[in-house]
Amino acid sequence: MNKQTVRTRFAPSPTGFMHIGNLRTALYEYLVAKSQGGDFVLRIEDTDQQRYVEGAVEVIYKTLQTAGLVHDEGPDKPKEYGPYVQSQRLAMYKPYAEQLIKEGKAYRCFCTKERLDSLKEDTQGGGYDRHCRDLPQEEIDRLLAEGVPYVIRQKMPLEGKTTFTDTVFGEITVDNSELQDQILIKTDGYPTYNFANVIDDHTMNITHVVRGSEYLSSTPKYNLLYEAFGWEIPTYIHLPLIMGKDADGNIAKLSKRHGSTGFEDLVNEGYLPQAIINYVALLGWCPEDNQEIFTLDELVKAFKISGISKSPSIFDYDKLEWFNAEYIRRMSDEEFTKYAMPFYQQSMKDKNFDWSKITAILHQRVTKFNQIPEMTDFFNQLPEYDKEMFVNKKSKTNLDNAPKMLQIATEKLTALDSWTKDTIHDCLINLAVELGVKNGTVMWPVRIAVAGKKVTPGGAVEILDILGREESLQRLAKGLVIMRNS
RNA sequence: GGCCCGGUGGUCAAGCGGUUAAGACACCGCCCUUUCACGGCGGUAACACGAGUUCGAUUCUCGUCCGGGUCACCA
Repeated sequence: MNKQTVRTRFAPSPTGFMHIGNLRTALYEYLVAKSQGGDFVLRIEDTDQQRYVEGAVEVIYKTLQTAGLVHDEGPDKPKEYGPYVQSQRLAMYKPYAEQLIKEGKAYRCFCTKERLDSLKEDTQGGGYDRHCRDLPQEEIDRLLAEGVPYVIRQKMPLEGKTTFTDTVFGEITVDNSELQDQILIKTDGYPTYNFANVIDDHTMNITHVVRGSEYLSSTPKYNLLYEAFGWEIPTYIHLPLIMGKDADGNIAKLSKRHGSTGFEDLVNEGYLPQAIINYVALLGWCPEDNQEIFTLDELVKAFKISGISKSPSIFDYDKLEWFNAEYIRRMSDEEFTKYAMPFYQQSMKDKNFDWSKITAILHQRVTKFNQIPEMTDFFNQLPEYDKEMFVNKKSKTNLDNAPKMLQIATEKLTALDSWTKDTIHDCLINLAVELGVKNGTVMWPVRIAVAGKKVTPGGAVEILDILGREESLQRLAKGLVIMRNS
């Protein structure tokens, strides 16, 4: 008995946009396959010509690549199950549908769009009335001869129930009377998504169908198709949905309106791909030991289908940001600088600071790279600020002592021979000792004067060092002016 | 509306009939400290409700309520 290799597939439509929910599905498909030594297949589902978007397939490749979800087969890595793009497989679908017609399991439907539309209004959601299901053969021949366009529909059983087992949701039963005679082939000769999906999954030997739970209620229709062909039904793994909140706090399936952005958008915002993957892996799945930080390889090792949960989960940006921060902190300073550089350029492009010094004060403080411009803007240019900013209770500074501190600190700093972090530090600390005040009483006014804002990455010493002697002394002098005026 | 699925703190989420009901994020407090952050310590906060089954239910069953999904010649 040689066990069949597990094969999963990711089958996105090329819309030019990788939704985070789709990415999570891809991740689980990857994990299901890889945790069992199987193959992960990429298939492009582009049967809807209306939606074709230029370059969309490249977006899919790129996303998979940056996410680390390497596929074993796909349009760019063809193996024996190709082609991997549905539009290139078009010829193969219709014969299957015609086979079903021959066997009396499907039929041609000549109904017009108008008739179907009016049906919807009349019967209040009753659906298609199976008007063409039992058309006499002469009638069919006549319509065919006239060239009347038609679709091919599957004959659903009129009574009975269909039951299937989902690996995570368990046994699910549906009354066949709920099922419509679904369209297999459209007027244009293209297969519908549902039909192409079944044909492709079977002919590509997919063993585990992993998808969002929104497909749960259409799964019986798929199974009836497998049965009509006499094919083996794949193992189903339906995933709990990822939900999002809209502006009013309403919860619904994650979408543009409900809290979502695409993978690309998140990356551009400063989230690291690995952090996104890590976070999303834990949305609907839990490892046995509750570990939280995972590399992709660790996920593959720890992944168990039994750890998938049934209840939907809300996409939480706070938690994502925490993961992101964890990943950022674990980087080397060099790596951090590499990621941060575009943002450094954005806020400090005119300056030529020692970036390693900027990184030194930023690395432990940044949780998302796009915070950098706002955090470092004062380096580029001293902001306008009010003298009240010199007042700080905890540092024991007020409008009376702050000017004095600034004055004397300026004098001491001016007298410094060399301008380094250490010399600045010693100078200021010694001053505090000399004056018999706490460090903060000296540091606060100095920092405010050189930064012009209350909250800064790093302290007075680091900022002085980065700014350099000349700029620092200018800003200190300006601080004194601000306090004396107004 | 019919059908399907779900329901443990604000969020993610352990738990498989007996637990002081884990942990993480967020939040709050304290410590560290030159602001903020990091780090350390501590805290607030949950089994939707009602019936069964059982010696015993967060765990099993049913009902109610709430939430979501789905009902296309879209994928």
